[in-house]
Amino acid sequence: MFIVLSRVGAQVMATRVTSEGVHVSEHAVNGLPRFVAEHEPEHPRWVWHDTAEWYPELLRSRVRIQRCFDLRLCHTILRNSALSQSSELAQSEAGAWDALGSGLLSPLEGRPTPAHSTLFDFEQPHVRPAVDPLEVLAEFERQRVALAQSADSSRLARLLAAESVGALIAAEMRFAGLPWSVTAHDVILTEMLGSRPTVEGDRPSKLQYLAEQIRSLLDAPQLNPDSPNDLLRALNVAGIQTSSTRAWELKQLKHPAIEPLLEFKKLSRLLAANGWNWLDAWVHDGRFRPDYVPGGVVTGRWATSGGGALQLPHLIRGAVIPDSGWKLVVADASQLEPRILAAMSADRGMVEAGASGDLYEGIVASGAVETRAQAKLAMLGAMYGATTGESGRLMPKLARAYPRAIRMVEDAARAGERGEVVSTQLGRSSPRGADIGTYDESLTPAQRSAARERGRSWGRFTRNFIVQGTAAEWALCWMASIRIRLDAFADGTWFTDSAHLVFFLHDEVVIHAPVESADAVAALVAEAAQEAGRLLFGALPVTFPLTLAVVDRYDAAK
DNA sequence: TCTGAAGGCGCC
DNA sequence: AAAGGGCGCCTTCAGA
Repeated sequence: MFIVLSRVGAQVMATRVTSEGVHVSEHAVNGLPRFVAEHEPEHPRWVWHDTAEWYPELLRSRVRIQRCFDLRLCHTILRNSALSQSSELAQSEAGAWDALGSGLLSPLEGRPTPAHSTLFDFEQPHVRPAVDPLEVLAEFERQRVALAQSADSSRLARLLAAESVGALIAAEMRFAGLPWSVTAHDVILTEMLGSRPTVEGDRPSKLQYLAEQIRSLLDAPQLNPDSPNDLLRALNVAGIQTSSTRAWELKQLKHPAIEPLLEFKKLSRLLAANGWNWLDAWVHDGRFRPDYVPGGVVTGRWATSGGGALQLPHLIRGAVIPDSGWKLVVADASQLEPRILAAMSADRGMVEAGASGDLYEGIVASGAVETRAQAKLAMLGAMYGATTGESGRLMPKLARAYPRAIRMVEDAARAGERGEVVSTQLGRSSPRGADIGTYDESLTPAQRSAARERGRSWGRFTRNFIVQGTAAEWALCWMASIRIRLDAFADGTWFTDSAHLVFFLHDEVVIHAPVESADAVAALVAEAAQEAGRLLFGALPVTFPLTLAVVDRYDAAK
């Protein structure tokens, strides 16, 4: 059973729809949280236009749901998927739901969505777009039909369910927040940079000292080391041959100024990206609440908006500290993408190589390459499309040992070069490439060469798309399975009062768990990883080992 | 004074 | 250590 929610102004409407699309009843809802709480025990699938617009209000009222159908996210998948290409939904002109998917417009009205606030604020009045009930029901019906008529509705249905539960998890993780110690963060910053300057814009003492040292060693008293132009000029004037100021290039050079310069760059980056200003803006009441954007990447990976949550430097992870009496359970899927490739291509040899626990050692044991480092390099090259260097040279060895796996990524690359669409295991398809490889006699040799390079570049994208996208699907299934298992564990208590997900990073999760439940949670996370494998790849005997740690600081894991 | 591109670098 | 894929966000800087 589905319950479709929509609203005009402040009035919420609820429509019951059967799985055959029959509208059973419709009525006005007064008091949304109470209504949802009353009907949740039936475990309907709640249908709404955008989880981020509906669910936070419910969570603030301590109402949680098990299942939803996020029309905005599912619309994007169904319109692009090769499996649902023939549907009316995919064939029709782009409309309001597409603008909504791109984040540009609110649905059905053509006005901009309210900007996300930069600070998490429970009191902030929420501006909501009106969502016409008929439009929401019509879109749900189009999606239902597109799914039913698709070339493989069971795979696609699984993807839509996973994408939707991901949206619930994103809202719940933001609500719960990542436990963050302002004190510990300040200690890290002060040790590395010196104490916080009292005047905004001044450099902390250690950074200031390094800047002076660099100016003196380069004999450039006015130099601003934060300015690439300025710095490049000063380096060249000092006789240092370099065409850029990138750290890895500077590392090749020999000059007394290089070492303090590299240190300056590291610390300057820390200050700018995760210094005291970041702490003021993003950590409140002992929690970091990033704004996750499910489906924010074309491959299906999540993005975040503000706070840079997916780029948390290892340097400051020591500030992630559980509440007193709680632990962090940190789990990271080992060698996820190579294992995904092995499974999706059903390459028995590569699956077998991963069975022992270290896929790269397994590749060495098979005799394909000589060292673990070579195995890793070769696999990265296969998934990213390396053509040069050691990685490129190792590829043929890999192709001989694992023909099915390598053929799969090569085929995806060739398809992309021809401008064709490729798809993940559950049916998320790549965007169509713009005029790939189309060049005629009128082009100059330089233009043809540029066109070929664009084609190859798009091929590297589609090559990686199938692996990265399927890994993202695995991660969604993993988290969904963790969430269900944690619920069983919570036994009816509010989810933040027992073990709950607080962070997600592509192939890694962090769970905030009471001390006494931490070990059981770790076990459940490992079971969920195997279930995710079954959800994607059925009976194929592929394993997804985890690196698991129960810790008192995030940086103590690994 | 604002805006967008470029250079650079953090994460997977 | 990068290369080869995907991102977000900082500062600087040129142009409107």
